[in-house]
Amino acid sequence: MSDIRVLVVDDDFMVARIHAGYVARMPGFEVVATAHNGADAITAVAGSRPDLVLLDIYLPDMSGLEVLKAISGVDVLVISAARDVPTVREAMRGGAVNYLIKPFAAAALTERLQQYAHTRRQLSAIGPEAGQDDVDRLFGVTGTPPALPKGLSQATCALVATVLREAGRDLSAVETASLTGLSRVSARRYLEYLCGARRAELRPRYGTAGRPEHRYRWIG
Amino acid sequence: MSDIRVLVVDDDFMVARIHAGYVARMPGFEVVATAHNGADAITAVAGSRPDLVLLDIYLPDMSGLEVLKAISGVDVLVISAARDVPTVREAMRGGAVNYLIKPFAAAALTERLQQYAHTRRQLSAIGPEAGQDDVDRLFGVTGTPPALPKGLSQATCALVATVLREAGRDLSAVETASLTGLSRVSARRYLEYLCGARRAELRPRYGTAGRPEHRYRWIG
DNA sequence: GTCGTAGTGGTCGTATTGGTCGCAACCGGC
DNA sequence: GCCGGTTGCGACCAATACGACCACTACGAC
Repeated sequence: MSDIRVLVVDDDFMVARIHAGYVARMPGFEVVATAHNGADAITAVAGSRPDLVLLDIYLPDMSGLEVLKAISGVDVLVISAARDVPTVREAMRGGAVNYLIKPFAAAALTERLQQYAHTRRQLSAIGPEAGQDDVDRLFGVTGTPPALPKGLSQATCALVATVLREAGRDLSAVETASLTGLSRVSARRYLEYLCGARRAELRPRYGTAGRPEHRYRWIG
Repeated sequence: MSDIRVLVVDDDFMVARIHAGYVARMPGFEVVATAHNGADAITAVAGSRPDLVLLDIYLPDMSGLEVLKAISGVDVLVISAARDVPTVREAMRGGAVNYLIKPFAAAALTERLQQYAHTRRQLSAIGPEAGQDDVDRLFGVTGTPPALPKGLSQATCALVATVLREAGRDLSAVETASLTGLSRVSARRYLEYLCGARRAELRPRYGTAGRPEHRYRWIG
């Protein structure tokens, strides 16, 4: 896959240079332009066709929020010292993929860029038609009990949950497999899901030579 | 707090009515208008000043995505049979708070509306200035665990960190091993990682016969 | 000052499990 | 009746902790 093309926008020449340096050092990313005001940013978006824009809010000629509304077809990561709630909210509404408050650690930017790259890979892996579960993943469903991922069935899930609850103790993947009649792989998948849904917890057991054993316990 | 004002947009009169019915039955929500094409939707946004728009993509006069770009100052929840990836992506970029694929269960809409109400309460509870952690919550940071080096597991890392924090004093590698139940080698690896991540500090202790002892202290 | 000793830091090989990929069987829709 | 999608499984690959060994550093005895 080709590199992710990035446009860096910051009124401070030095800051823009630093941000560009961070991005350039990230494998898989490439800085295609920098801009120091809103008008140049909009021109650069049209000219360089970046995939992602690192956008400052405080610009000499216009607000970064206006730039955000003016451009389309690109993703935007806001990087700004502006931390008032209305600005953050407007950035969200404008479709910013993330928002980083200055000053920030280099690792924070790195992390968000990696997250962006990951989301991008997810997008390209979906296929022609998205399902509701794909969409939910993209929009980051939080708090809501995640719908069963593809490949998991309601009945089997209930079976695994029942066995784990009735056991009254923690079970390993192989034990669960034996008790339910499923294969180890399937049992593990469902146990993993129950963990993600906060209906079970995972605690590794050490002491044996070899890789630690994952033991699952029901926590309804 | 006053109700959340909702504008329902769908070209199909009956569908709009059904959606409006769902919303009206939700406590804390209020339908202030309905629209059946893009132009009416834009007018209604200006006239009724809703907080949230339930927006269809397929409209007779223009695409819902165009409507999304044309309106501002309101949140948008896309409800559409359109499930191709570019459309979903463009909706994300346009700042849609969520995306529901038709047909959907009534519970799915209810869930998303509740999630929206929850996010809204979070927003108003933040105060005048947002911190990075507030922003992360809003953007649904799933907390990408800062990629541990190969050979280290998330669960074990959490275990070691917890033991070290709860100890309230500095611990040696052997003490940590005994308290966590893992071997000295593994304990030391995780302690070393925590030091590198600035979550613990290392101070050698002398006075004992034998090689000086490395003592680790939690510095969250 | 030198050497012995003690006790831990660090590395390497190994064991045993976790996790992934592709396939087969089944099911519902056109 | 065919076909795309879903669900579970077998087999492989990789991960992760342990045991054993060597190395290193301070203290104490002479």
